[in-house]
Amino acid sequence: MSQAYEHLSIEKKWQDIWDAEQAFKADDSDLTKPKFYGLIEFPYPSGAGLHVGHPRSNTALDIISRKRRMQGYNVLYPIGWDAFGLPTENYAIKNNIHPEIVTKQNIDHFREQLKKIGFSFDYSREVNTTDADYYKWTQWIFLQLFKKGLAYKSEIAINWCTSCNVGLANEEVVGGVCERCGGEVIRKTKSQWMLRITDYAQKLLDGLEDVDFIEKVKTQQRNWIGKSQGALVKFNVPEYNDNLTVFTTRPDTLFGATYMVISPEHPMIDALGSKIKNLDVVLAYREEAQKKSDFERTETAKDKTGVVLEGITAVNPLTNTLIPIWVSDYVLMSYGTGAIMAVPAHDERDWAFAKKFDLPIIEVVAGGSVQEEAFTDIQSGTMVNSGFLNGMSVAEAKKAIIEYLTEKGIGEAKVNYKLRDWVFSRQRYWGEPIPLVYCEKCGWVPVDEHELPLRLPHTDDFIPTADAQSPLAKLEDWVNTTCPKCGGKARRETDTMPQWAGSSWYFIRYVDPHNTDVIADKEKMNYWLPVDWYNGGMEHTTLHLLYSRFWHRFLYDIGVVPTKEPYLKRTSHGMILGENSEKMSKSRGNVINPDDIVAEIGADAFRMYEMFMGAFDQAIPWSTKGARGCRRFLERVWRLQDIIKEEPITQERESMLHGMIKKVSDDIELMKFNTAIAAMMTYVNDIYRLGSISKEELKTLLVLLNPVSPHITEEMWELMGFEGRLYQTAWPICDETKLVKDEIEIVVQICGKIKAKLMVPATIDKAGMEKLVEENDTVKALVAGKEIKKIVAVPGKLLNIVAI
RNA sequence: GCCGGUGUGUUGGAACUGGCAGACGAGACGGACUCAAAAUCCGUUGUCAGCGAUGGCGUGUGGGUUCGAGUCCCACCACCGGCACCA
Repeated sequence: MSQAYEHLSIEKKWQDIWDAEQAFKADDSDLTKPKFYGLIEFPYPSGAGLHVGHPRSNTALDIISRKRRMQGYNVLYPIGWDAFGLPTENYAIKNNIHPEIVTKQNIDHFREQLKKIGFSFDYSREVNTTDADYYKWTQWIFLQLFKKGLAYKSEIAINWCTSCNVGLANEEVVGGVCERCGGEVIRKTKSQWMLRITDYAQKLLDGLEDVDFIEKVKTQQRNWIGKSQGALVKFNVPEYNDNLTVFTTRPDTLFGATYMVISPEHPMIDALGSKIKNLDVVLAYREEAQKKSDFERTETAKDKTGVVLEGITAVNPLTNTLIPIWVSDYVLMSYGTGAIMAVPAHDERDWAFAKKFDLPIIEVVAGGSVQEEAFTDIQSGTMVNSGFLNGMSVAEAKKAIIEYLTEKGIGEAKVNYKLRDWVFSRQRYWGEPIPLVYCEKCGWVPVDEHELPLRLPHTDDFIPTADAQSPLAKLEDWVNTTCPKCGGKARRETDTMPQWAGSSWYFIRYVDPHNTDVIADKEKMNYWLPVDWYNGGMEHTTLHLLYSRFWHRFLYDIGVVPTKEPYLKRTSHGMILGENSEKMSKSRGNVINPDDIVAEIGADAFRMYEMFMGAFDQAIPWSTKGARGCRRFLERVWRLQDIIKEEPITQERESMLHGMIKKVSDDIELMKFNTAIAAMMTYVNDIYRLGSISKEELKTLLVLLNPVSPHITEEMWELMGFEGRLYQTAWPICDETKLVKDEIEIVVQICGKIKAKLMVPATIDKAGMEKLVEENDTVKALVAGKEIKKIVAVPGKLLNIVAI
């Protein structure tokens, strides 16, 4: 009898051995070997410790990485810490502990937890975004962006979280509230560092064509970038010494433009000043609109408001009629030109506005009934009331009108994106200092690159100032400096970078984490980049994933990295819900702590259950009972030691074994871990039914199971006296010829109903199948006395006889 | 409103290019072992009718295509995720 399966001692033993043997160190010594770079999103080391969600992604890529090593690849599977950020800072403020200390404690805790689960990370390449040796390069990248004009300071209305006291990027505002804390977000005008991600909109869109991302991710990024093709059209406003330019995707409807609308923040209002007869009303409306947060604006989306500019009109350039100009907050200053031409007949918003304020609706595309509702179909309509466009389709009219406008100099084709520039400043302490100084004479001047890293100065006062400035602003000694250009007096930028900075390029640093001269060695980058497989959460699709693609593409453009895209393949895991099918959270009291599970059933069973619980990309409720089922399975595997017997390997056994090899190998590649594990369970069930297993069969099973449950398999490998370490053993290859059987079972149906099952030779063809109707007694009995109308024969599968 | 996804036993979920629905796990029930319990092992477990062999029904709803539909097509319902006054 085998000893009991003691997971605690076994797991500790092998984790120590792997550490001592540096089993999972990526090899930089031979850069010609086939490589595999697997990546998971490096964790934010929060005080709460590891969550059961982390291991889902980690285990999945751990399985793939372990399998790749066994397949002979040089594997890089690294880990690091995304450690700057608000939660740590808030914790530090609350408990009066320096964030540096908190961060170190949390990282140590996380590392210990991860090691206990047995991930095959190359810990020698750990990176930490709060390390000066690391953020030196984060700052360096920022300076390159600055030098190329992609970083600029702007006085803009930003999203301001009233609870974190910090500015937010558009991507960080979710449903009108702060993505991180759920606090109310208002508009606030502040001078902020911005990154011109919009310059990269087209490149980011095009890049999606060349990568293997799950379709969901591509679609979400495309929607977020939001490309739309249209035209700019200039409208003459006699009272204004400038034209009023609009962006429209429907230049074909220009003849139907019966009024214009500008956003409340539009500069034309200030330029016209008292020429607007009801200026006081207009300014009051502007003030009212500015008070609203974005959230309130969208909430009142259906009920349109607005005021007309009295005494001001615009000229429709095609009809030469005078049309009124309105101000309304449904037109956003931040998109297009902040002004639109309103075509109520063919746009739902304009239609609603026209109905409310009783403005004329002129049909220019026939096909609907525009007095009842806006007709927006662009496929079927024909142009009417549109002069030279009459009779054309919408597509033809679009082309013709753009040509006409261009020729006359009153318009041009134009592409617009919904994507906005990235607000890059944070008024907080725990982030990378922005390496710029402000000099009265020279303006914004970058810190000399040799001065990097610009270290975050030590302070115990992390609270933002009363006027919502970073705590760094209080450190006068640090702030006051000299201008690197002219040597005169200068002040440092006191805002810090957002959390997304450090995580936008960490996968590059993993390639060469200890390099002190360059961001990473060229040859190493040529070898390891791009990341072959990146798994992470859907919630990062329009944040981290887009930002890091932007930075990477920029680094490619300036010749720093060798590839346009950072990630070849992107997959995504589903969330793990609480046992009550609700999102896990402290307040709901349904949080499962991985430590408890690992202690009770072991890391091997925990890993297995995380993969077995359901489809990898779907949200699944946790079930501790289900997890215990995986533990039971591992015990059954363990006890296979007791039924080892050397017997001749029958065809049935060979077929079982190779069927499992194929299923497990294929399913892991497709991330169908649940069915891969089920195949191993089925195999073990069959083995117990047969009553014995040979050493060779057990050997193969251990190899296949190793990526999922590495400790128990390595222990059994040693107990069985197999050669070397299991983690260094080659992955088995399915011998397809072993799957072929002499006889196979087919199904006999009468009118689609299953009536019998027959064993037939595996080589049977269609004619042979059809002959069964006359030659096989079972089939003959089924059709006796019936008239056969049709015979459908699928060789090796089924025979369906239509007979009455 | 738009885009994407999902809907299968008591339950988590399987089902390759249309071909045996419910693999594998959980739970439940029955049995063996035990003084007893736990653990383990064996068996049963979609539903209705029948002692039974067997037969009817069954993959959100309603239609359709097909010898054959969970899978394909049309219409609809419910839930989840993303975007949303983007001109």
